[in-house]
Amino acid sequence: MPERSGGQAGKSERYRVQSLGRALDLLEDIGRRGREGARLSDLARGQSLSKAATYAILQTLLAHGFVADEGASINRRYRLGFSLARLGDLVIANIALVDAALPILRELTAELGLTSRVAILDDGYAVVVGRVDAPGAVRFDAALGRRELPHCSAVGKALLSRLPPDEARAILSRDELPVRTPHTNTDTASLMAELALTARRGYAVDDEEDTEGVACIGCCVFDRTGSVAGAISATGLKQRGWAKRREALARTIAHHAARISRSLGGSGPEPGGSRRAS
Amino acid sequence: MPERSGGQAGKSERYRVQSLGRALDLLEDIGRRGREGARLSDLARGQSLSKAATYAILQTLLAHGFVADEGASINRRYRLGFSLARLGDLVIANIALVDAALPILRELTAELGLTSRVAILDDGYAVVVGRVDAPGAVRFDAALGRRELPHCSAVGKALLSRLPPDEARAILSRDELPVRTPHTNTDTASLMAELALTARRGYAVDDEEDTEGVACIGCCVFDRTGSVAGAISATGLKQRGWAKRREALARTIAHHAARISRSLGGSGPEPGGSRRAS
DNA sequence: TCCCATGTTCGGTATAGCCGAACAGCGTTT
DNA sequence: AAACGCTGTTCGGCTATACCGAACATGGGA
Repeated sequence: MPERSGGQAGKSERYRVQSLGRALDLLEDIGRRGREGARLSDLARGQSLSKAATYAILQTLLAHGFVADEGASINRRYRLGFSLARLGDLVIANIALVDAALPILRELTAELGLTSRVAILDDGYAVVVGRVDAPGAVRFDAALGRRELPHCSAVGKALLSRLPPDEARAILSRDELPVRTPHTNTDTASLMAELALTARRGYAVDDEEDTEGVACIGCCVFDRTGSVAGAISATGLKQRGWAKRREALARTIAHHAARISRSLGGSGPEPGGSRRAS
Repeated sequence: MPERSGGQAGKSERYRVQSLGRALDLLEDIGRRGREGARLSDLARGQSLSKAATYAILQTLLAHGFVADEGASINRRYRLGFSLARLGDLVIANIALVDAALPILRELTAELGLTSRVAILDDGYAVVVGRVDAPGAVRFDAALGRRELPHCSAVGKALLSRLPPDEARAILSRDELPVRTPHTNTDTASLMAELALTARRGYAVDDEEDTEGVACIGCCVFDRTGSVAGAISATGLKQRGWAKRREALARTIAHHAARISRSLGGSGPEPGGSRRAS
């Protein structure tokens, strides 16, 4: 087998379980289909696997509740199962920041009418660990566990701005930085300068850099040791008057971020720019 | 989590992928360790697998983000990864009932000071798909995706009460009904009578039947076709005066359940006692 | 009704998953 | 400090097993 389809290049191709990798790719694929679910044949085609192998994998996932089946025997559709919800909830429940942030994010969303989220830094990405949707607004793609790109999201830039500069630079020049919109900035030097500005003024801005027409402002949250515990952000459609409102929005978000920090026992950043132990 | 460790007896032992099953068991085991994480050797021992095999499984899960590792090379600890949070969130996001229920459950919790949840019927179990924790209260085990036993939980009995009697009886006599507390009722005939009472008065009661000292009241939610979309419940410590407050609590919960039903476009139950297509 | 595409079942074979053992680091203990 | 004990990592090798291809079964659509 020369080439995998979903192959993320890891260090050692050896010391892996091939069939497990295939099954996990399959789960991602089923998740991608969403509400409608996926059929066995489609999944087999998508993974370049025989129907029989796909069948065996699905039966195993089924027995463990990682997928659920729906419909009669002939056109059965598979969707993600509740075991994933159970384990995924455990992941989130183990993060103290989430408990502290969600009530305050709810106030923030109510106050501004904007969708808000809280994220932490993991492996150089900003991972969304909590969100509060604005009522009746456009549904932004802020799924839990989603990896926000660090160079074109408000939470990402906020988190990077408190990292030692060499670490931030390493993250920003690690891979090819994807271009999401015409406003996406992929120049490392320019991004480093923006991170310095972000640290100075205390908030980060994503101005249509990830999604056209969508703007974001993010601020860091600090724990009792002054280390960065995570970052919060508010997201909304970029409308006229945005430039004028930006400062006021940033002040409000920073205020609530500070409240979350206090709720964690912290008060503000450590001047040294320390960071969480990874 | 009462039982299960290794093999749940499915229909056809054949047509399964053994190594995948082992990996999924491993995930459950890691989740059971919680915040501290698990070490490779412990996991290998727990699964009766060689270290080498466990290592390969973990490396694969790691590459896909289903587990995360923490710490240096020697005493590395594994915990559940964010891919599970991402996929688990997709499971919940695909359920329309959750969006409708959560804002109203928040009001309910604020009003009563009780933890509230919303559940749906899946394979004869009540699966928790949303929850709102009471502020500062005892943290009840209401993790998302958790399967509540149908015979000793308020949501379970509420959901069963709207099923055709023969289906409810089939569920209640399917397996050995576990005894959770001295108050747990495992007598099918008596439970069937209670379901009839539940349907008549419009709310279900769990009086220390699942956890000692904890009481629960649940009500069904109906969609636009009059079918049962799910059930909500409020949970709290059973204190003196409980018997007196019960009726008032039930009225409040039923009121909010009706609001959720209206938000789904429904107004009330279909007299026939129909149910959702599974 | 036929037909097509789907899900299910079945041997056979080469693969790859598992084991045992040996190696290599770090923490702890005497 | 040095030896120990435990950890995680790497390595051949055997054989279980995961995959394939094909045949069967089953429902939906025209």
